[in-house]
Amino acid sequence: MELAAERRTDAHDAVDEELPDNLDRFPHPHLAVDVVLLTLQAGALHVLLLRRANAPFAGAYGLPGGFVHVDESVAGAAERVLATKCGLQGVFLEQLFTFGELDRDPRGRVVSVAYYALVPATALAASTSRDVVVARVEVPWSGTVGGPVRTHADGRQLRLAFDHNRVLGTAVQRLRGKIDYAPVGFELLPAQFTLADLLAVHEAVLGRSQNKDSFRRRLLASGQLAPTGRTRGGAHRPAALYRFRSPRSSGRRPA
Amino acid sequence: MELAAERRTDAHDAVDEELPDNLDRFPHPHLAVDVVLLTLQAGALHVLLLRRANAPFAGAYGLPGGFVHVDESVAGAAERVLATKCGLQGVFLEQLFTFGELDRDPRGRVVSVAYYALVPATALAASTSRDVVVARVEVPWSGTVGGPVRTHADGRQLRLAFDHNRVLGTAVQRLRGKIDYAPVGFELLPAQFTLADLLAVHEAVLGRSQNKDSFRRRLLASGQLAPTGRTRGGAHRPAALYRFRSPRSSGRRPA
DNA sequence: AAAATAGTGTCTGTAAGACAATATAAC
DNA sequence: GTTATATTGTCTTACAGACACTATTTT
Repeated sequence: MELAAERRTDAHDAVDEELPDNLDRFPHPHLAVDVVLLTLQAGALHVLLLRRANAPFAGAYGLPGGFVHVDESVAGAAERVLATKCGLQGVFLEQLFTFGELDRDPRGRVVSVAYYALVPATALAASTSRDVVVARVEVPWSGTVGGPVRTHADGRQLRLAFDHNRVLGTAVQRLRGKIDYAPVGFELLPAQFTLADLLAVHEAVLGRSQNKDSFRRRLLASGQLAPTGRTRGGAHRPAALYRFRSPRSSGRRPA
Repeated sequence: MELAAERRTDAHDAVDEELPDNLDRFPHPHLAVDVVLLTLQAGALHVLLLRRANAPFAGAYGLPGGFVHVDESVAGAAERVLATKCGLQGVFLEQLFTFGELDRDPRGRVVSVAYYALVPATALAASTSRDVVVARVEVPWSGTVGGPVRTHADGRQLRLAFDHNRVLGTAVQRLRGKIDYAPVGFELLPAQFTLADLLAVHEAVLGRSQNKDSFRRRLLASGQLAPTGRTRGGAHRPAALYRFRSPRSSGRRPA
């Protein structure tokens, strides 16, 4: 056993100069992508999960994922998974972390490059099937400490396949760390939104209430918001609707 | 060509339930790790590079790297590369980014999980060989904009193998974004250091001069520094030596 | 004493938190 | 008018930048 491992290892190391076809037969880790698709529903962070039809973890819920083909980039594989399994294109999608522990997949050696996607809740309305669940994410830690999270759907807590709970926890951690200085909150909202909407997003992501006044001042001063001139009437005084001003179109644009 | 790709792809996707040994023979991406080992020399950021003996890019310099074996974790592979090729253990080592473009390795399909390591310059004194160069990193962009960097050794600019320039640029970008809120500056210094030392680290990493007064106040107020009681005499008034106070040993510890 | 660096004290501008006051809609 | 939310204005506090001043060493 030890000897076999040593010999295989040495052979693989010897390919520094070349990777001929026959060396592809040497066992090397399989490579997969997993996508943490986050959205906001009822003021709470939610994640898209798929019910697994096959072993391992058949019947359990897991993140949408798939193997990386030899003729596609890793980012391309993530986009393909998002399109194929979630029916989504052109949404915010960013690399999260690569999970490479030995025992993370009972089928064998599978390293997974995790991505996280952010979409407005409206984008998910169509893609609701029986095996698709959008589960509420409950984060039992504060700040960017990190750690496991809990997922709830239909009133009960879900146990996720593989190390997907850890992947999801890492995604929440990343999002929390990023929302304060990067324009990612907009990705969870429709094109037009009020400041109260955006504040609710930040509060849901960060897990604690935010100061309303300084939030308004900060966002308005940041130049990231462009007023649309329109308002949205709720029960009382209507709030002004804004849209995200992309960095490239910083100037005024035709109405 | 198209048909063959289609068939292989489908076969690989069908392994959702199992990964039997014979399916390992289906071509799947090779997985490697690359380590960006950063240090500080003469007040400038430096990176450890290895002269490549073999093709491709024979004679050029590249980051230390290696393939991930099936019997080790990805992080373990990074540690092995760091130990084997740099003779270093127990240093700061963190995952950086996974580079998965199709054409990044002329030998074939190789996805690389990049790590970055931070070591004090003293740790590299021993491991100086002919094929090892510690090149100065020149960063032509400000802030955390990102982009290509330049590497200089022996007065001339180096051209790096593969996409290693991009990997290095990403490491610098990550370090710049992290040094302001995470205790990583210490990793580039010996155990005991003065506030001027630490300021020099921040200035070298960030590429611009920092305010001395507020830096002192901020660091002293952060609780991350523990005075050693000792001083280090330079040409004139000696400065107090501090050590990094790790979060877990927040209390006083026996002298 | 002069020079050079370490460290302290103080003033100022900026931005966030707190909170009061005003504006605009539905009812 | 009353109510509820949106928006603006003001006061206070915290902290970074700037700079003057003091402290401690070598020469």
